[in-house]
Amino acid sequence: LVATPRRPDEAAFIAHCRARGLAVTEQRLAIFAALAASRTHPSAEQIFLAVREKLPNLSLATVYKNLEALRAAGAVGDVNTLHEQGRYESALPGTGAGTPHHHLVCVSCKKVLDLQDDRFDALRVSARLTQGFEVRAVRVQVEGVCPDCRARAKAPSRSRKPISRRR
Amino acid sequence: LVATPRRPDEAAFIAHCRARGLAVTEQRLAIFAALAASRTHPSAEQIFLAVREKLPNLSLATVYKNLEALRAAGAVGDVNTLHEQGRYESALPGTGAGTPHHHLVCVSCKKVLDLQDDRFDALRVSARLTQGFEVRAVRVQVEGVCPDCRARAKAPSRSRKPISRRR
DNA sequence: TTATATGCAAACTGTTTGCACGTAG
DNA sequence: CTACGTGCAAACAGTTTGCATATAA
Repeated sequence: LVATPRRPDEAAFIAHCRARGLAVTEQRLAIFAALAASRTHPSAEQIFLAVREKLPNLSLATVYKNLEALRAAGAVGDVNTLHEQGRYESALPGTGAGTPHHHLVCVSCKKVLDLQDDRFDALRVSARLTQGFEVRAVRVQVEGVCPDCRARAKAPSRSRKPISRRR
Repeated sequence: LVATPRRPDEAAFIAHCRARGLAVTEQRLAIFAALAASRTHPSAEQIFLAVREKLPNLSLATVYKNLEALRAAGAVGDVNTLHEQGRYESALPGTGAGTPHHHLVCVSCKKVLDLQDDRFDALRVSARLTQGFEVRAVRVQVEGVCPDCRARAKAPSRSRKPISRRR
């Protein structure tokens, strides 16, 4: 045993980095370890605070850069497809909303359409799986690429923010 | 006919405002009308741009204030429970993620836990309902109140951001 | 007339970027 | 030795707030 990984998944992570040409740094290891150890899908700042206890001069920018690099390399997923801005809908009856319903989200242009599916409305979570939560709603979010974005799919545009770039 | 509402739902909206003690202003009417007319769950800025064509000196702050007031009054819903920050997870096998899974979201403290339910994994969208989308994933998001937040439920705290307020 | 809403500008949070320095490979 | 990563600070995007003015009730 040469490298003696502290966690069983650390070896797999290092291999993944090497395969993608990503350097294996102390910060990168610690950031991924914090993410893999957490069961609560932490935000960048929560990761930053956790890792900084071991690496006190870690920068928050490094956390962001690593999360993006690891996401592009497939080692990290983001839970929160629509986090860049709030999205609203009418909640008054007769205006298309008000009753619980489901959404079709375009992962490219971030547009959100309503989705009506009776089978989804009937979904219930069995009490054994709710981990003590008091359940308020079950929402199904179907992610995909909308017709508009499929049409202009000449330039694949894998970026997370296809809309309104400046500078 | 005295008030002659332009849309059938405008009367219901005015009644809803009156019942909640909200003044009926031109801006409020136009903001709600833009929201009710849109099928794409617009952001605050998209609503602002749409309404500004009719009310050219509308302020973006007014749009935000109205969306919050109408949300508190139950006339508007927000689609995007977790929009305030990105949330991440490991995508490597063996670290608890990697395969598609589902989430339990606390609407109070915004924590996100994994949820394993075979019935959810089996969900498919019938092609007739996808409106031309190329479907990539079906995610079930169960919203509720976590045990921690239920415990400290003395102060009901209906605010959208119970964490870290300053000033 | 009075409570509430509006518009502006400034402040704040979360995120991204440019650049000089440092370190893995 | 060289490409890539790090840390800092500054810039950005989205959102919120204080206050003076305007308007609904």
